[in-house]
Amino acid sequence: MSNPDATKDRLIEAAGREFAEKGFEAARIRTICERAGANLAAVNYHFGDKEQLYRVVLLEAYRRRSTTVTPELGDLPPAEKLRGFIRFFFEQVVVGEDEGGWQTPLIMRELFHPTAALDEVVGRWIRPRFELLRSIMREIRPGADERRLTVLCFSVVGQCLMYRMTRQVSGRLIGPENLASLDAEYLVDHVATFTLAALGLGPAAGLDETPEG
Amino acid sequence: MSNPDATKDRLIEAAGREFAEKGFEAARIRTICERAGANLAAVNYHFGDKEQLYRVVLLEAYRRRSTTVTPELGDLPPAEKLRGFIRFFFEQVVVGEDEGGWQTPLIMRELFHPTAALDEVVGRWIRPRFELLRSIMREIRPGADERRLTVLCFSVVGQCLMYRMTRQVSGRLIGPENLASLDAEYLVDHVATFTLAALGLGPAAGLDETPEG
DNA sequence: GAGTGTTTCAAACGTTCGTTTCAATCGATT
DNA sequence: AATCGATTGAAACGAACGTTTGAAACACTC
Repeated sequence: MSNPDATKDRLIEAAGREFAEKGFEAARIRTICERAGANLAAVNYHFGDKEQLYRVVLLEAYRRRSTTVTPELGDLPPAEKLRGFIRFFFEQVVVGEDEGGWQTPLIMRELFHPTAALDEVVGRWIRPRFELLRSIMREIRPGADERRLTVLCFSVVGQCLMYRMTRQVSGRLIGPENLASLDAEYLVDHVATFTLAALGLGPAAGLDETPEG
Repeated sequence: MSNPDATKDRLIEAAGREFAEKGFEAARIRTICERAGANLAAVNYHFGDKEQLYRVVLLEAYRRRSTTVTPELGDLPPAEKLRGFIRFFFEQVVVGEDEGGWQTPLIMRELFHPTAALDEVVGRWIRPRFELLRSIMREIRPGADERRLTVLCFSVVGQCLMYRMTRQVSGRLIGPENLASLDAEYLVDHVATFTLAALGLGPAAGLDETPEG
């Protein structure tokens, strides 16, 4: 039945690379089938048309990059929950490595130039995580209205996504070696410190005092 | 000679909108000529082909948006400089409605799906502004090393770019009407408050206390 | 107002794309 | 070995695209 080397799977793999590289419009079905070692008609036979193939590939990208929908945060104090979420978000979205290397680029492309498939992506993958963050934020700021909660969450997510979306620009801006020196541990700690300080739950950011000093 | 309503100018205007909306591949010359009120052959007559038209449009976008490289910050206190930069950044990059409204979206598109032109873009468009932010941040945190300064700046820029990069996702996430309610004034104030609080230069963010209360 | 270079126009060209077709082939079941 | 649904293959289809064409319309000079 589901041979791992089946044409369908090879098509998804090849399509993922092609869509991630060129986007939906510029991607060529002929290229995809060639790379998958399949016939030109294979896409239409297995998926119907180009758009449905894209939808399957996009959801597959999210499936592979999102094994856990929500992190285990238990009943930690709110500040630690927030720190845990930031670590989770970085691991899953920002620095997580994908098999084949096309899932994250594809997802990022979709977020910035959405297609019709975006609604399902938002509903299945983004909203649950955003609601988790919002609930943590509500715990920290019980008095804030919904609008304030939203922008507080956006400030957290924006800081994190920065390192995904502007990677090419950042490399040219500060030099590739300096960008590479910003490892996940350092970034998670910075974003968490920055955010907790902004919320009045920790010391000011950027003072670089060693805790042991 | 150079009638401001000349076909060539109207083509650049229409092409800017089309390229900004759909990108190079998905943009249609027929749509561009239609919007410009020009004949289908006009693009080839005035620019040669689609790619040369794109180059001209992209350079025109930079030319128009490069009038003000840096905001007037004078010798305000550092916290006010930072607030001024955030306002400037929002006006120029995030909500900046340039004539026709296509220059910034087109540039953003180029930034996240870079071509060979990215190096020049970084040098002329991004680096001067980033260095300004870094100098402000250095004034606030004289003791911080370069790496810390970088991520502090990234936290500011990330919060701002959030509202440009993920606009479509945000609309689906919180509803278009809620997204529309986040006007520039509100966002500038939020990001500035959040950032200054993170740096220990202001009250904690999200408390929503009226300053007069 | 004839002459000349520039710009616009409707129509079509050649290509490429996604998609379809239908016969050939495979694989399991009897 | 025969059967039959599932899959693959070579070829072609229709549509849409960027581009070209050649004549008409225009603007300007003398």
